[in-house]
Amino acid sequence: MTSVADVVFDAPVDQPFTYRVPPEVTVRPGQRVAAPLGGAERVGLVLAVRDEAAPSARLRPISRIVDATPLLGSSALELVRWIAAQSLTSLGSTALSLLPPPADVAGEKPPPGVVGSPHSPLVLSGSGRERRLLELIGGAGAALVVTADIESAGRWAQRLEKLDPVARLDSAVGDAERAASWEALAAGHMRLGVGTRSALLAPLPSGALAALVDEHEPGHKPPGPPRLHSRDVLLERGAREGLRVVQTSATPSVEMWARCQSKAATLGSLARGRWPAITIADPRGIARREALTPPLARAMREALGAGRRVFLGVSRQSSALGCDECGAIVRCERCGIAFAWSAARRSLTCWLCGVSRPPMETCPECAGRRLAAFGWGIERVEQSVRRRFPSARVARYEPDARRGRRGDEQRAAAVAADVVIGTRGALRLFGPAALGVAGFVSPDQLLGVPDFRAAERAFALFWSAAERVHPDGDVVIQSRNAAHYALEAVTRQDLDIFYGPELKFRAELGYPPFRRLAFITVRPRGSAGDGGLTDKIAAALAGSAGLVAYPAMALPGRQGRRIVVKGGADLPATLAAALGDLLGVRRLRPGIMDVEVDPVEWQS
DNA sequence: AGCACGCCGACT
DNA sequence: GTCGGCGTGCTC
Repeated sequence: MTSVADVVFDAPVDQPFTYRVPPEVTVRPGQRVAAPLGGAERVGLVLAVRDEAAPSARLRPISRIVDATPLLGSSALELVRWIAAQSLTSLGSTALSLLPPPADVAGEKPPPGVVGSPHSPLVLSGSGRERRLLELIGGAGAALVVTADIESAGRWAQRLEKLDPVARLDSAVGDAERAASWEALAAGHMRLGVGTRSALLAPLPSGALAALVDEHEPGHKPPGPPRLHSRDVLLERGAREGLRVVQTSATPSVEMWARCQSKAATLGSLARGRWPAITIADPRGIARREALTPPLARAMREALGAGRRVFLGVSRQSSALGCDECGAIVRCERCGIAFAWSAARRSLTCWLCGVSRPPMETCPECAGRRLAAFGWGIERVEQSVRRRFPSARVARYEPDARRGRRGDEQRAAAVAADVVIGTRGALRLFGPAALGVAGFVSPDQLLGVPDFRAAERAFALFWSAAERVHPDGDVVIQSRNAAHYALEAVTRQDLDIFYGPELKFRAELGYPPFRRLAFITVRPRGSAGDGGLTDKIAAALAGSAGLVAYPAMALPGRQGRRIVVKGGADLPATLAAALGDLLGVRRLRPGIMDVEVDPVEWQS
């Protein structure tokens, strides 16, 4: 009898590779090992250990143990299988992306076992939601807090330190500390863990609390494996392991709100906090070179005079067509989302169904004759503000666009400024009630982004800004769409006003959470085209009953072509079945196929 | 994914 | 005659 181990690697291959286990070592499922693969030594994860009577002679031995003990128990391994299947990503890539980087430390104890009775997931919204979460953690046996970014993980680590020592599981700490954190949780030496999505599988005793902070943040589904939203991983894990799942969000995702409505989760609405005055100012009629309406300029002047700070929200470049008279945004009739406007080609294109058409002569809503592209870029806004407030310290801040040293300089300037002009990420600079004024210069651009989540994102942004404005301060939204439910909901501080109509829109046009989407992107591998791969995929999808595949459309630059697929709750399985062996990357030489299930950001 | 092998075009 | 393009298939 020879002991052999099945090992998976970070590679797009689903089959495990089998290695001989040297007699002097013991390995177990869920443990990482190093082994020779394709001429190099690579780190893989042991899935199974078996005894084989007559092992193949070409089996090579495992070269080294990486984790002293398994990091994943059998329930965690099952969960990883589920994540891989849901995201159509190989088991190895998924698993290895969910483990802390290997570090040279030894441990002693195995991870905990399985299952308890599932609580209904709790969504905390409203004022004081974070304090409430803190209380719940205080009363829990053990807790894991997953945040959308490292900064937020740091803040939560600080807060939790007041309760008990905290195991930090994200990349803000060194690899050795991360590994030690994982172990301390597994051994029960620590009861509190904090991290970003790399902490999703950190060992927890059953009955522990698993929290997701700011559930609506796109940071919970960044590009790359594990290609699944942290919310969905935690909900599934909670159900499997009997964890108490708690999420906080000022503005929960429409998906999560729908779960609460269907009683699959509980909405723990807390008190409404004090709310600033919200003004919707119609920007029509102000001069073309003027970014600020009189109400916004007045609010700014007062705030600056009182020594309070101002945030001006601008949007990154967008390209939609709007009516200068009634404010309507030109939308695809079939898909209900804004057409992308290309001035160069003078054409309107729908990113979902791919239909393309020349611009209409008159507004479909009011028959007005003034259809124009939106446009208040960040530079023009800055010039306009400097002209108007020459003595104010004005800074631009686009944290999403710039990383590194330039980003740090920009940030330092923004922290010291009286007026910060920036995109959504810049709001992170300000704590609750820290602002005198938040102004949105041209948010109709946001509402006009060609994405079915445009309204949800704009709503979350306005709400988040309002929470950061002092109750005696002002939020001014310069919009021609005063009647839009997202604006009304913020103005009246009433979430229902937003989610009701939004769910209706999603249901009518078949968007999540009622239907699921996937993107299949095909990038040409070499200089030539994709060798008909896109057509093959389209043909394979066309035959599947449960799927609707839209015609492939060209992406900008050299990014290839994309097919948007709509399906039901079982989309991952249906899609996998329809694609069949096209998923096995081997045969599709000429192009690189990339499948993204439940996309959150439709660019990139 | 990496990597090696392998078969066709322009060069010291 | 070789160097090197990237199309093809494999890695325990």
